[in-house]
Amino acid sequence: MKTTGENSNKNNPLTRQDWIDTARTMLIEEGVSSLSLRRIASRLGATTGAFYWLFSNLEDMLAGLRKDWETRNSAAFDAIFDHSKLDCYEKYIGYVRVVLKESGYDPKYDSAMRDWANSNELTREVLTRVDNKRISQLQTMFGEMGFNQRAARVRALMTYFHQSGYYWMGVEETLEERLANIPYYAEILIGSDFFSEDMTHNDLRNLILGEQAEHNA
Amino acid sequence: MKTTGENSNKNNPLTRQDWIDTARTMLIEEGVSSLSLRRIASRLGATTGAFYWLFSNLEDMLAGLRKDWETRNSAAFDAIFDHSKLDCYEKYIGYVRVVLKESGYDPKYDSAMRDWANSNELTREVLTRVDNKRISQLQTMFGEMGFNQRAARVRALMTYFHQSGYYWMGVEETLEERLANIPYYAEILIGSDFFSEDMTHNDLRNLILGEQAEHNA
DNA sequence: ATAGGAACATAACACCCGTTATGTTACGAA
DNA sequence: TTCGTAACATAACGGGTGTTATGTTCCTAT
Repeated sequence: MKTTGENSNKNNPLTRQDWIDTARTMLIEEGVSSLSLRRIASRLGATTGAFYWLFSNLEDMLAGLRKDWETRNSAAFDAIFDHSKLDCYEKYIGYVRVVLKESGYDPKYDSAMRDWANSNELTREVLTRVDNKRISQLQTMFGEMGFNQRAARVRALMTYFHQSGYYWMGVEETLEERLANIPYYAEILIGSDFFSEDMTHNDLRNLILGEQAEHNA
Repeated sequence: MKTTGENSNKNNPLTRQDWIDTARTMLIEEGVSSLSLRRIASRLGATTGAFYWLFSNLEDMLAGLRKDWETRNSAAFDAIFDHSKLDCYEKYIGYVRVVLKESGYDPKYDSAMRDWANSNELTREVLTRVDNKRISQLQTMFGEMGFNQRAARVRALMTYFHQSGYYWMGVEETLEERLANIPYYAEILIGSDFFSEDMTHNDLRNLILGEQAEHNA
């Protein structure tokens, strides 16, 4: 029997977050079936023995991964809807910006969690809670636009399901295609006069993708 | 060693469809992780040896299961969009009827396939083909309503993503709630004058859930 | 210098998986 | 009655899984 323990770096030992970060990367890149202890350890260059020094069991780490998603992939939406003084129309623009730019929000992380939720009850609970929160945020926004409660909820559901379904179904559209569709979505959800008719494609592009007013609250 | 072979019913032997039916039931009820040969055999009261008499391997049966879904869960939509002489507005009513009544169409079967597609490339191909077909059917319908191509496609995407997302997310709404929302969805997708304002809830209920005009073409 | 513990590595356990080799039954044909 | 074969059942193989018992190294405190 030849045991070495050669990877024991006493100066910077592995942390729980190291494992969670690796698990997140593998979940996003290779799907829920990659969430195996041996495979994560292999990618980290560690062993299962090292794992059980930091975690009581696999579920212990998976709970950390769920919490990582809940905070990490909600921050961009919370910044717009909860921690800003934007009016309802600025919120809508901000929402489109986050979804299209995918900055501070990883739709693939969302999709992977949805996949995972189908085979794990605890993940499903977290996902449902986050989904309901985001839908509520959108419903409040549409309410501030003047829609009654039922109309605002219907619009919030359509907006959220559409965004999620987009990635979840893997619709193949170019960024330009998606930009060109934006006024059509706005016409359906808000009204025909949200984007003025003489707005050029470049104006729209700057409004959504431009760097101005990243956080103007 | 005690071997019996007691379940060999010579008069009505197991068929490939028996296995596929059981696999479908388990996929819908227990998720994609239940698609294991031993577990399906156990539920069927058979053994893995019996399985390999009918199938060359597990993938052989899973291919049959994918085809089962593609035909079974598309029939209701095809009857409305491809094999009828309904006008575009009757098609919309028919679509809402199918989605709400869940007759001849099992949304849970859809959701299970979507789950499965995340871990199986062949399933993903079938799913993408069916999704694109259904979206195309809806886009044609909105086109017949007078919307231009881009507007029709955006409406088709929103309609389809919303329907799918509904079951996929497990939104909890009563049937009465969903009925009450119908005019609001129609207002968004078609126009404010689709359902007349003096239409009662019971009129709407009869229109969607009534037995008249199940196939009036 | 030495003891002790932190931070691992190694190997084995029991369990599940798809697949296959082989054994067994029951029925129809001769 | 015998025999062949359809229609299974049984058991084993190799590989993957989470978990654990045990071995090993290196740093720090005394």
